[in-house]
Amino acid sequence: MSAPKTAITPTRAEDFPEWYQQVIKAADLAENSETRGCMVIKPWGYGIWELIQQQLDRRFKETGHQNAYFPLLIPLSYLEKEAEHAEGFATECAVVTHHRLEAVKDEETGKTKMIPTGELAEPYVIRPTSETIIGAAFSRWVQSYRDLPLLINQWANVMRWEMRPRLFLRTAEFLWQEGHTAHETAEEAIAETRLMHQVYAEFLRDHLAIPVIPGEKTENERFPGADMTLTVEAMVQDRKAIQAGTSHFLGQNFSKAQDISFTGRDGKVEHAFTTSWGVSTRMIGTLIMAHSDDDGLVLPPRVATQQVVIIPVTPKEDSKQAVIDSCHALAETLRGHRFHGDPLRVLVDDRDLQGGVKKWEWVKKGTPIRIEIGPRDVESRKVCLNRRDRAANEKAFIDKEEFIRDAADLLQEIHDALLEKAVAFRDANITECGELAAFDAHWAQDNPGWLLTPWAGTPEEEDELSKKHKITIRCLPLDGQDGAEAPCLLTGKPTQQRAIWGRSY
RNA sequence: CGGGGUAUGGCGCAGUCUGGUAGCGCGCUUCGUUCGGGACGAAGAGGCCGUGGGUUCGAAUCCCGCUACCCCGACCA
Repeated sequence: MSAPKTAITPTRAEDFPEWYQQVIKAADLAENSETRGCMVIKPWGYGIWELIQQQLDRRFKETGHQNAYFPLLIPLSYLEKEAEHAEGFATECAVVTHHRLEAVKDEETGKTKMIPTGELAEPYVIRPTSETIIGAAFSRWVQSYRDLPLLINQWANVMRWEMRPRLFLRTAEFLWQEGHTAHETAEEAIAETRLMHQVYAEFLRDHLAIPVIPGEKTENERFPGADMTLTVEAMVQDRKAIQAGTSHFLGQNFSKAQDISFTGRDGKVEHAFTTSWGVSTRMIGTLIMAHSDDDGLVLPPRVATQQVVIIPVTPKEDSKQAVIDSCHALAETLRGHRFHGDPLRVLVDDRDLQGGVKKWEWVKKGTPIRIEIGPRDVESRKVCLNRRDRAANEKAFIDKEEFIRDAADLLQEIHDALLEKAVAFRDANITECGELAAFDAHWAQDNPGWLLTPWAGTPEEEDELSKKHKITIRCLPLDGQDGAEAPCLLTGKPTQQRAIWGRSY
């Protein structure tokens, strides 16, 4: 049987959503579980999350935040405190109503059934987000302006009973981090909101090689209960948008609802200004769709569980051990080198499998660098180098010492190449548009890119356009809100404001 | 929550209309050949056919209930 032209079928061009699923399967990242809408994240996928966690967490600490942990279950009454917020999440809450099970034996079948008993006086909601329960803690912790700012982050799982789950992009349970902060003044809280927004944009660019458009959400698209929502919007290869991270300025909405108050410098009692910000395992879905190709996953080096995989080529029994020893020696040497402060992650795949099988497995798993070493290479002190950002059959024989010296630079080169490619793709697919006719026509295409338009419409007018074309304003990009006045796409009113429209996940 | 579909060895499916107690491909195990490479041959392991009930001498197959999952919409990180 001849091998298929591409490791993944269908290709991106043939059927993008199905390709996405197949990439996940081929790379062994995750699978659907028996539990509705929930996924099992397998080691190769969870490894990406662990690296994202480590690297983001470092940035959070550097910017003055501390980690803490709050309960999974939120008293129902907490969610009722902020009306807009409650309404926003009402339709997707899982509710815990009982606290014990009773074993009941069926006389006929002899089987034991577990019946929920012990109904709770007040049900709990499994957190869809933790503003309310963290706010309750903040109200106890904050007494004086001296207690501020309070800068807390939580790594946790949350649950939103989504109707249409998709691995990583939208699952009923997902992993994320949620930052929650309280400040003395609106200015400080807004500065915090902007700072974390920037941290996200930089993280996506410098760690995941994903360029984003930072911007603000319109009122329609804001987080329930927020005064301002900032977003980083990424474009993936079918030209859809993904909100890769958000940062919210909550004003005093939550502090008033939950009485997060303090005595100020002037002796007066005031309500704090709060923020919240988060990124989730959705970022892994974004990463997959941003970089992967028809041969499978392509991992940005900084979040690759293994950055270099060394495959011994052992055609002859008598030289086999020498080749394997040489591979392990190389791995050990490489581990002594660093990439962005961390030791290189190197694996020798000495499993007793055919070489071709191994090669394709690592291609599909997206390892940035594959090294093959055979008896001839051991003798000539060379290695066969394969880069995941290049064609699967493109190989280069280079001097081993040279490779050792340059390995970290090579990883950076791969990162830069991925980023550059993603930037070029994004820029080629954002079009400026000032004419309503052209705007309307644009969305009739397959996989339309984004449109950048002058915009001064009302929320209702925005809603109308959104529904008509199944699009949303992804953001009002931070860059370009102070440009020349131009007539609004819809109303013709002169405006400096620009909006980016697109289809989204 | 509305519309549709599916449930059979680890995975993907056939068999269901026309009842007779399971079959194919991939994967897995072993042996052999091959191999700077996603190869091939042979042998083998693995399923009371989602679940509860009914009809029948006999049910994966027919009837009724339940559950789960998938797809298409409306809702969303």
